[in-house]
Amino acid sequence: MMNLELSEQEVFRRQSLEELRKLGINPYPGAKYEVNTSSEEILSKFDPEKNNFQEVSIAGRIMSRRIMGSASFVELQDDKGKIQVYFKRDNICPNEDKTLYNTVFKKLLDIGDIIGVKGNVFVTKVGETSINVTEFTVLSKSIKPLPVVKEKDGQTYDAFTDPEQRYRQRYLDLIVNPHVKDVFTKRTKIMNTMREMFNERGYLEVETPILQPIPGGAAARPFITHHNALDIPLYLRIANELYLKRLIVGGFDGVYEFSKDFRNEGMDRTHNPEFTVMEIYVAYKDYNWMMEFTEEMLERVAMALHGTTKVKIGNNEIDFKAPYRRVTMIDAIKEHTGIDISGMKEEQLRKVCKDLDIEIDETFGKGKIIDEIFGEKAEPHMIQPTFITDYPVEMSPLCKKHRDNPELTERFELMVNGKELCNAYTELNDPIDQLERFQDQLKLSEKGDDEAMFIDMDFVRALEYGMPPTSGMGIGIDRLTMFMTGQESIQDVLFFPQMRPEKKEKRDDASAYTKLGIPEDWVAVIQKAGYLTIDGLKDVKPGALHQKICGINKKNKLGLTNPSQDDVVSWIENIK
RNA sequence: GACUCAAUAGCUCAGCUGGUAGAGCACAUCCCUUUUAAGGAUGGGGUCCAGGGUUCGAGCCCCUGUUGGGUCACCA
Repeated sequence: MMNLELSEQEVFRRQSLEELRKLGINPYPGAKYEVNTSSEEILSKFDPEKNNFQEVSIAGRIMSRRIMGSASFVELQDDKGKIQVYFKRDNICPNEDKTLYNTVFKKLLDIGDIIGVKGNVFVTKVGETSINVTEFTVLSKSIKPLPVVKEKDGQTYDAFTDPEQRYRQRYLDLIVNPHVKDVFTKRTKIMNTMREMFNERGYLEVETPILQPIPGGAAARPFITHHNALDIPLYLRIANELYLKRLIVGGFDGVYEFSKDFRNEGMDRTHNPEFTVMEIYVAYKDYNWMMEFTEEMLERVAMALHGTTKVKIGNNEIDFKAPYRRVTMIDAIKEHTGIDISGMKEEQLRKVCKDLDIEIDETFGKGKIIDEIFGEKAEPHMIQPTFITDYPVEMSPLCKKHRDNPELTERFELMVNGKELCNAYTELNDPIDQLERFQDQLKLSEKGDDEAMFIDMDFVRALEYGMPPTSGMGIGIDRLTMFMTGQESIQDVLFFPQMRPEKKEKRDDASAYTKLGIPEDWVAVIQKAGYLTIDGLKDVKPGALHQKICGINKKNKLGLTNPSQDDVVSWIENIK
């Protein structure tokens, strides 16, 4: 029986599937298919003079078809791009039997199917490099129609643009929107370039726990889960800082990790609950060294990606060429507000906020207030890469105090296009200071700051054994990818951004219907009529239901024997 | 979380003051020894997001909800 849930096109495709099988063609063959080149290689290297590529074999997805009698053109898309493929009836079927062309190719194949073709490369009358097919193989039949995107000379018509569908069904997005693939290959290239640089210097790539008993290293709300065997709560990591520094204590001179971190906070176009961060720690260095290291790293990434240090983000052209401007936080605030906050007490700072019309909260400590002023007044102006240095001590509990001013810390953030990209410290390695800073965090927490850090006593203990002077840096990979590829939304640099689950409609099993005396064949019809549950059927007028389902039977040519009106009355009676 | 916009055919979208649901592509059938968004002709395809309300009558107006987008808040 016809499946009433399927669209007409899906039904046709399932029929084609059966037809293929009847002709002895397996629509999902198991054998490997040998490929000896790619669309990209053919298009870039084919030369009619040389007459090369005369025995090619490639595989890919059919993206469009133009069938004209005994000759047809197909666009085949492989991993690297698209190439036109020419099917000529008498080449495919040199003998009397024309089934392979007339039936298999013309009728049973569709846009979206994956096939392999063998043939020779030539240039058509219109000048397009194409493959003249002598043999083709069905590799996978597609039974759901793809969104059809047409393009001509780089212009796209009827693009597949609905963000919801693009993110939920990323595979479709990747198939029909080629530029999407590009963003993700660049993302990988960014990480590979960084890895290369770190490995060249002998730093070790490591892995640290994602499930942590104490979520440390950052101020953020964690996800919480539970371990059954230990019967303890575990947190998904919000940062890997404290574990990596333990490894420096343990004697590694340089360690780094590309890690997924998780924060149970809001979602928007720059925040996803899970995101990727790279953190690196190098012994015997300070934050001045780390600034140079960061400059070199970003310059190298930009060059690897674009062959230049200049990158366009929105309307701004950002130049990642080193060196970057360095401004202390106090100077940055002075620069953009005219107010010198150095040495101010909390009360004075609160007044500054009032004067500048910056909203702050009772629970805010001094550090957080300064951060608010900076974030509100200075940060948005930092378009070209700028190191903001020397943050107030209250907002950097893991960072060493500034060598010249104990109110400040040796910390920098790199701002790009008005956003924070990197965060780095001369790491705090004084265990007694570290414990005091944790205790200050606890006070903030008691004051109502729900992002204040937890105390990790084992980390303090590690420091007590002695950690070499160390500098550490963290960089958001998603954000970096956004900058480097010109994407404005984090969802465009994550393959599978977090989405609310699709709502599934509740529907009763067929058995629930048959219990009422409804023949099994009619269950699908009743559900098609909109009554997915028995409960929904309870108050239906039998006459209306009878008419509706007989109508569906007729319209879809199901060939079922219609029930009598009395039958329908009894079904509904039976519910009660 | 607040405000706001959107949801109509497989896809992209139209739909007038509220009066029988449309186009292009895709799909099907037929014709065609044929080339670039695209050969021609004909045809099928709809729970207008869901549920209520107003109305003689709702894709359209009102309310509630769902999902998504945008802006803002929150997010070192």
